[in-house]
Amino acid sequence: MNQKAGDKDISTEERIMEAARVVFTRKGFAATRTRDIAEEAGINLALLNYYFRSKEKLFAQIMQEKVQLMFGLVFPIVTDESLSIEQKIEKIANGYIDLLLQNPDLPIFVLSEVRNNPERFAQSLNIAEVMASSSLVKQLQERRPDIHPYQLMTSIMGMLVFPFVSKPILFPGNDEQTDVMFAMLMEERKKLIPQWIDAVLNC
Amino acid sequence: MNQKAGDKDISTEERIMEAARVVFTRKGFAATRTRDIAEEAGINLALLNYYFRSKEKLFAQIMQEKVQLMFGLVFPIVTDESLSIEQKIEKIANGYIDLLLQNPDLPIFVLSEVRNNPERFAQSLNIAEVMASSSLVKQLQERRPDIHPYQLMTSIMGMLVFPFVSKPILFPGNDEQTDVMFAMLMEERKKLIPQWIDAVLNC
DNA sequence: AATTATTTTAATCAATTGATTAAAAAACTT
DNA sequence: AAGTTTTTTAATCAATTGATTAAAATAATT
Repeated sequence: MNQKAGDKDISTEERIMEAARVVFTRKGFAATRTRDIAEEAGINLALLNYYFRSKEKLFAQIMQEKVQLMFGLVFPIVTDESLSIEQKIEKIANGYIDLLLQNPDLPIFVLSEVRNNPERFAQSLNIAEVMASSSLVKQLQERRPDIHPYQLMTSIMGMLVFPFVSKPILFPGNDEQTDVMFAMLMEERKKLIPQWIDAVLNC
Repeated sequence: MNQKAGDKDISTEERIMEAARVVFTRKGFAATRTRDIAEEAGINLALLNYYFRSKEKLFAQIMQEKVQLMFGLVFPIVTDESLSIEQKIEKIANGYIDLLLQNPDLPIFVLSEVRNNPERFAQSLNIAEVMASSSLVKQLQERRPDIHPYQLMTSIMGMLVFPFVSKPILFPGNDEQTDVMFAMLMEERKKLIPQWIDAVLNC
């Protein structure tokens, strides 16, 4: 064993990672100072560079995790040939809302960091291609050839993501009550979005 | 007259403002250096502080403009008692998509800056209140009392905004062709969103 | 217990960055 | 034209920030 410092038996490296997750996702890369992370982790600043070499390298790891978290959910669902369109949408809505309730500032973080550094993620994320050959697109093509898959997908994703990215504006409170109210609306939304997309697909 | 420097007859102050608009909206407050703005404006760095006192003060002006741009459009429409729900939604969709086509990174900018500094905009933007007493909410209450106004509004706004915030990911190209394709999809979307919301309201 | 390797710390560096200052340049007033 | 005010510039400051270093503390190995 190799347990010297601090509380618990989590490694120093993992404490830094966890602190970096918190600070980076809350403030973004540019506004985050390595000293913020060190303080949040309760470690000496030099340790951060000892374990991760640089702010950029540490950020790259966190970013990879977050991108995976953000997009890892949809791919298996849209490519699952055993599910109907309706089933896919229901699974995406449920999975995404649960995910976002636990990681409210995940979308704003990922979207704004990608915008700030588009070339960095240009090749790694060609979602468009994966999407184009997915089972969902084939099913939609058969059922509603007049609807462009992009229009449907961005509508579903927009309906899912927007309440979370706009929460600081539309739900400015930080108290317990505000969060409970918000969570209830999101639970209702799990059912609402599949219903509404059904209405769209049958109109 | 007072025209000394540079090209055209726009004032130095306005050149700095315009440069600040460009750089702040593209990179966000934290990642923007005052030297970036000075260079973009083609002026000496000291001039920025001469005219605007500080980076924060300059940013506050730009931010106010952008918030106004982002939300100024919806209020007159949702409170207009002479319009039906359908007409309101059509106006919002048309107006917003045109606005966002001309200001693609407006939403990510506003949303991420508000998140980075929520307390700053807490009181100035209580959209929830204005919304609650709007004509749109009354009409919805009458027509579909089972639909919570928040659910409908976030869905519409999400469908409008998401293509733009996700453009760096879903439309990674920066070439002319990519932008034309994107613009065409957005033009189609102007009609699509009202149709789809109609389907929802009648389901 | 002595030695070696690993982890942690305090101190510091060099570069960046927002801001200021004093002087020069330009515009305006008389 | 002379004097005054406004605008612009070059140089510089002080604080911040990412990163390094050398030494200390701890853990592992023999």
